[in-house]
Amino acid sequence: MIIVWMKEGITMDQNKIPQATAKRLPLYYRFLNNLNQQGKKRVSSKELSEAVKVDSATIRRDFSYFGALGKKGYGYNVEYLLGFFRKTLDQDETTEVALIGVGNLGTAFLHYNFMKNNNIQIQMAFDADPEKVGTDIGDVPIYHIDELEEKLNGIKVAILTIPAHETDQVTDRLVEQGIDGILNFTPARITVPNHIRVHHIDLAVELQALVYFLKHYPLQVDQADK
Amino acid sequence: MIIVWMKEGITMDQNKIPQATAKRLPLYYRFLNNLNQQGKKRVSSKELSEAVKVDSATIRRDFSYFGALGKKGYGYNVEYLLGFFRKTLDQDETTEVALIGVGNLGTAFLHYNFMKNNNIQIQMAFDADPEKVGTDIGDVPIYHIDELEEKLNGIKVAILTIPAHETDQVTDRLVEQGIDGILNFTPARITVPNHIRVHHIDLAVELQALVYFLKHYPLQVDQADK
DNA sequence: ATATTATTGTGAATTTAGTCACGACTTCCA
DNA sequence: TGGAAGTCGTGACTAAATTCACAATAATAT
Repeated sequence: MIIVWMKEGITMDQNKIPQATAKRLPLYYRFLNNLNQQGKKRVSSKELSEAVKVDSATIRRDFSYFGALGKKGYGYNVEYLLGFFRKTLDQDETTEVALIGVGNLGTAFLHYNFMKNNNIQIQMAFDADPEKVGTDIGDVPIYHIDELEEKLNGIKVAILTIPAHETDQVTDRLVEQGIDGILNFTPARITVPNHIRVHHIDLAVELQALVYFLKHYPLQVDQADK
Repeated sequence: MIIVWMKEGITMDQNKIPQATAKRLPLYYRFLNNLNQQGKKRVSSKELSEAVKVDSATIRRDFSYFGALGKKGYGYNVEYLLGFFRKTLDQDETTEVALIGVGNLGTAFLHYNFMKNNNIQIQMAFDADPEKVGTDIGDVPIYHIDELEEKLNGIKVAILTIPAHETDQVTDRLVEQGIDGILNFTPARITVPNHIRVHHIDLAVELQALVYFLKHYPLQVDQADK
């Protein structure tokens, strides 16, 4: 029996990049794209800070993990930075994704055209509703959930937008098919083998947390608010 | 001119509770509810850990900010803990919320019955589509967006599920009406006065981040996976 | 009764993230 | 050409969050 231990990132090239930084990269990328499309040639960490609402020192620090990308006294060249991030974020190879559960939330995803600015493509969707099966939404074909094994065809990433009570059963089938990552919008916390990455986005929790913060963590009030 | 400076939480009762802990409270609350409904009388931090996928030491630390809620060698009494969190999370007073933008994502929220387990209620929704205006979804009335000022009636929390290009305009109107908190599902980063709390949930960024992590941060593979 | 096992609560250590503040270098203007 | 203004990159610091690890205690079994 072979025991392999890889603590996160220890073996990888990009391993010095903090997770908090990695999570902000897609955001930077999107805004750089906007700037580029607006024809902007240069941008400072201060400007970018105002746009993405991240402290400018944090932005400079984040960028610095990738080397010296800017010029002192000048800022960053938008096109260069964009090109750099395109490579870093692997924007050149497309990642194929399957969506499970074509309810309202799932449909929202299907209408969201990820390919516009990036390399992620929802390739197929699954649902149990015979009304939906066989149709396309946003050019994505909808198959019956029973065909999951047959159609999935090596897709490594899934978005789960199904009712909570179906979560475990569907998850097990995805695991069986060799899934690598799951974006879980279900209120259930799923159990998967260690090598599979799951990100939970829990809409009810987000809303409750916002309300809790509003009541218990007053924000600063300063001059700018009069 | 009066200048008031309140750094987050410094003035409040609950102020020792770390933000990371506060964000987990709604999650704990939901699972305790589940356990209680299943008739479970006691639970250990280890069991809870497996259910919510949070390290058991973190759970014990989180609970400890509220005092000694458990018993050594025994664990926590589910009913007691639940009652305690009900008070802490203000589950007794209802928070009214408005939803702006009844597209697929907005509709998903309207069907989600927050009242089932907690104290948050979507009171009204707004949209520009005349087909939708005047109807109800999940018992929530939909008004025309032009009636925002007229109908909002002191609601302090809004969920933004509108297209990106309308974001700034709608945000300004909400600010004008005295909103306190916004849950923003728009890819735009909105600008508001300091005293207003905004939480961003950016679906495209979440998906891109997952893909980035999959490629660059391999997870541990251990015995349990064979 | 007593031993064994389970489990908390927390001090201390560690890890991760964020911010300050400034030297170095660039650009731009007069 | 020289000086002022702008901006990066980063060492040092601070803050926040997590994890370790164990004494204290409760429950349970014999």
